[in-house]
Amino acid sequence: MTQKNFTIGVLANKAGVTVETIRFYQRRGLLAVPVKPLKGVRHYTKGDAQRVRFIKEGQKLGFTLDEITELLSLEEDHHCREVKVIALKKLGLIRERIESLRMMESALSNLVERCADNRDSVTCPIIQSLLTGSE
Amino acid sequence: MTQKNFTIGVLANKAGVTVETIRFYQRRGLLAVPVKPLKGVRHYTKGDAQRVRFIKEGQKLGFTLDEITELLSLEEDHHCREVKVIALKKLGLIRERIESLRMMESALSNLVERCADNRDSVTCPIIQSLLTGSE
DNA sequence: CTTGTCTCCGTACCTGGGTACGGTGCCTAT
DNA sequence: ATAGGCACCGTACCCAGGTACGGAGACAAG
Repeated sequence: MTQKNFTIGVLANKAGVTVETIRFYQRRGLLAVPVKPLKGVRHYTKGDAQRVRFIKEGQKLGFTLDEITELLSLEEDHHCREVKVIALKKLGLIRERIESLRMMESALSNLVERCADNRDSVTCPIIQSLLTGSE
Repeated sequence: MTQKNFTIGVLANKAGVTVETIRFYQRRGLLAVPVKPLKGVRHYTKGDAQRVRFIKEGQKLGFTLDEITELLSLEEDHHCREVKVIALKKLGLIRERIESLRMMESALSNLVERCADNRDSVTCPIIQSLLTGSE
């Protein structure tokens, strides 16, 4: 019952990506390349469209394409445990990134505030901080 | 008084980067290439070391190399106002990145929690979410 | 004087996630 | 039957911030 319904362009459109992106996913092994009839073009199914959506949703959650490949391999059957392991690892990374960005945010906003105070502007606090490495 | 004291290897060491990185900065125009004596090797000064530290500190604050180039050009004299403009723009970007990561964090940690509940593990909530695009 | 460790220099390669290009083949409508 | 618009395919290129490589010259120690 794998009815082959639409062309690559339509698939791309349905999934909100470009044809080039579809082809890129195929090269990456994220998406199967359907058999091409000797005369004519390849046809794609709803399953393919769902798979592309899966990829895009995964990206929204912060997964890389490599991780999504792994998740896709766990899609069938209920490998909930393995999926959770990947998700937790990613969650850790995301939290680290947030922490590191928050440090930047705090350091930089401090400096900017001191810039504002610095009406005489003899020396710029930001430049000073970069020169001396001190906050 | 521009005493030329050390070699590129020592400079790299002092700054905590590799020789290749120093050369990369030179190609990028972030760092001047000292004159090479006809016989012998180039020599670097404390000023160069400070400049590399400037670059590294800038990166810690989230600036790109292009932005650091700009900041370096404002280093002399007190262009505090211009520096502040760059810093504020960067601050905005950092805050956006934090916000986007926090959305990921919240979505993903929700899913992971639901994974934990899902003792029967008929269907994995994370996979379900990726398949349907719903939280 | 040789050996080993630098330096110098150009160039290629890496990661991630695509985007762009250019030639050809196929399908459809007029 | 011919023109336009897709599909197909390989390949190159983009961004950032480096890393790696390889041949040749310099220099210090033994």
